[in-house]
Amino acid sequence: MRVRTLHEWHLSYAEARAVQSRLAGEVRFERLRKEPEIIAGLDCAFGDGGKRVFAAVVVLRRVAASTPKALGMASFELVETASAAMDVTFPYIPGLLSFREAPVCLAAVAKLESEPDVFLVDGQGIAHPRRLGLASHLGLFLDKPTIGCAKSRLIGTFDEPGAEKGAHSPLYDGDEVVGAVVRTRADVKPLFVSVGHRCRLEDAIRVTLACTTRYRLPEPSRLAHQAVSQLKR
DNA sequence: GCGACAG
DNA sequence: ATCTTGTCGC
Repeated sequence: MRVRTLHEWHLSYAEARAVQSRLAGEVRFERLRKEPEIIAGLDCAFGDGGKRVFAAVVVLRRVAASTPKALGMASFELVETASAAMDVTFPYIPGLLSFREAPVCLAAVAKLESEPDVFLVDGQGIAHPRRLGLASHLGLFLDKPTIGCAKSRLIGTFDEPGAEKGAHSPLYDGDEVVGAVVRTRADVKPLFVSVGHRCRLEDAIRVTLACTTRYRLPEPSRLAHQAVSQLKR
């Protein structure tokens, strides 16, 4: 898949923050054209004592449930998988995750032959101090719809959503709704979902839940996590 | 100065 | 994120 290059990655922390503020204005909030059929999950992992970064992208196709027990539940078939590895060149700094993980993620996505309708990213979308978390940043480079599905909170306040699967509550940064706290599995810690690029919060929440089966993470994300985990070994 | 802080 | 297997519980 084609990937754009909007700027250099080797920047000072101040320059990195300036780039985020500038690019945040490029994020587009638009209704998803059609229900996503080809969905990708992206995740990173570290190895060699934290000197190497790995990324894996798993592409799935949503298919109609067939078996009786699967009725009404999401079913997927594997389309393809791609991965990449690089030397770590940036430390982990809350708010600057993109400069540490985006390069490898883009390298992995560039190897895809398919063109996913949407990407589920392990990190925040606009639920970020400068409104440009990893999912949003990647969305701009990919020029594709992206959704941020983070396992924990970076910024924002919220009321605990109901304990049932599907329950969700808004994530606020002051008066602004920057995302949603979504219960993807009953009685389990919720996910922090936010718009990455080219979609709306309602789309992000719906797609995330539509891709979730019996686990906390949506299938594309869960499989990408498994794929990248075995890479570092 | 203190506390918070995606992966 | 990472160091790490089995184990308790639904």
